Amino acid sequence: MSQEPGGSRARGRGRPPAGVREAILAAARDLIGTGGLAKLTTREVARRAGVSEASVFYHFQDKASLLEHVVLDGLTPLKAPIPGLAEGGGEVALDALLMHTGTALEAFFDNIMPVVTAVQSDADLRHAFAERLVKGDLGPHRGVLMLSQYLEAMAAAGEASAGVDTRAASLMLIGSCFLRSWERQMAGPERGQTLPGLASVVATLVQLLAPPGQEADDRPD
Amino acid sequence: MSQEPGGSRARGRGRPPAGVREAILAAARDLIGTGGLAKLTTREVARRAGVSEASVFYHFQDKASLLEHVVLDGLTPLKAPIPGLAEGGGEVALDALLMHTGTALEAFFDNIMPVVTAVQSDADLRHAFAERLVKGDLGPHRGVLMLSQYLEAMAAAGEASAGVDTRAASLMLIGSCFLRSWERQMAGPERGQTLPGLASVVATLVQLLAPPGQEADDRPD
DNA sequence: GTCTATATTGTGATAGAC
DNA sequence: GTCTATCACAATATAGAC
Repeated sequence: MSQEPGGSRARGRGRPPAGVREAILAAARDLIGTGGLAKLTTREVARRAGVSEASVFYHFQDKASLLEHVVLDGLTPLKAPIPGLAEGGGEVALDALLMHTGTALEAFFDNIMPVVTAVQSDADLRHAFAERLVKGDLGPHRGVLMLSQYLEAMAAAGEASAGVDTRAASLMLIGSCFLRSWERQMAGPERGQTLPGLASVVATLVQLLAPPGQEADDRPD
Repeated sequence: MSQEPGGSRARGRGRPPAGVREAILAAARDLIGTGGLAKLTTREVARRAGVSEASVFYHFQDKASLLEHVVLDGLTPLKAPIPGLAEGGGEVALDALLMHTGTALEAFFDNIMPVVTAVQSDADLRHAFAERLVKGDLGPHRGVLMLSQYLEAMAAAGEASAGVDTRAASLMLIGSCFLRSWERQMAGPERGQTLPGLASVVATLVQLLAPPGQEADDRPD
């Protein structure tokens, strides 16, 4: 295979060729975050990265390729938002689990939201993105599945009510976080949130999921 | 006042000057829906509307103005998704209310999602859009407020549990619908949904909101 | 690998006839 | 009000020196 431009072999002297490629990617991601795809020109990317425009086209085949890398790089994180969530052990309390998950979800959404929304403004890009989403088995349904499996485990362990649709409950949490994150991205950081807080959502979900008779303050008999 | 371009006075013969302006708007909205902002060029808009490019600039000051009109036109609907939701009467069953609301919400989101996402790819446009969102007091918090007020009324009437945070519950329903609609827009109509269905969300919310002892099949005593 | 030109195309926008 | 023709410019992308 041919040597990659930003390969591991360091040059002998002078400032290493270093992260030119990464600087370009960072500049592009930055531009998307602030101005959206409309402001993403190869000129501006080059200027922000401190390189010439030709360098951009040296490191990436074309603008579409650059975009693709930005998008796919910005998509990777969030495999297991909860430490130990993949395992079956139910060591953490229900409300703590939900709060932790919700916080991680919102941070994750805040991270990818600029890229995710930017992708929508180009049909080709959206197709590639959606393709990657299903092939890599990413996408929100993944989170729904993970969280619901964990909730199922807790229900089996008696730490959560067994009669609740855990997939629906997971969707409700994830959807709430997504919408809250979307509102932040939409309104900008200066304007305050107008939606109910994450804590109230979590509390309500706990109410729904709590095992009967464990948390009820007015239990019968 | 000067005569409007697409005024009511019909021309003598041939196809009426008719909705040239509206044809342009429709073409623009259509383009945004399919290809995103990236594919929205004044050329393509003119071609699809069956007019010349100059006509576009006759009816709209510039491209930004055209976009603004498209966006703001595409924002208006959904005042009260539920017939009689603004009133206080609790005539409809809880699950029917939620299902009706959820369906209306998803239809609404499906409608505006293309425009909403397109807006994100241009910073200026996003600012104008956000401004309009807060000034007109639109935005998701509006839906949260309406729905939660209705739920409060039902709780007061004894048709729903009183100990539930109705704003949080509303956010959960709206967030779920929003995310489901987003997934549809993302994946395209050809790919099936991978998220839990609306019905399961509604059923779970009913479980949460149902007044104690009314729907429980294993009630104590 | 990075640069300074430059080629080439597409875009928003205007002028002026009808 | 709508058209044809055209402008000025910005964007992507390439050539060739270093």
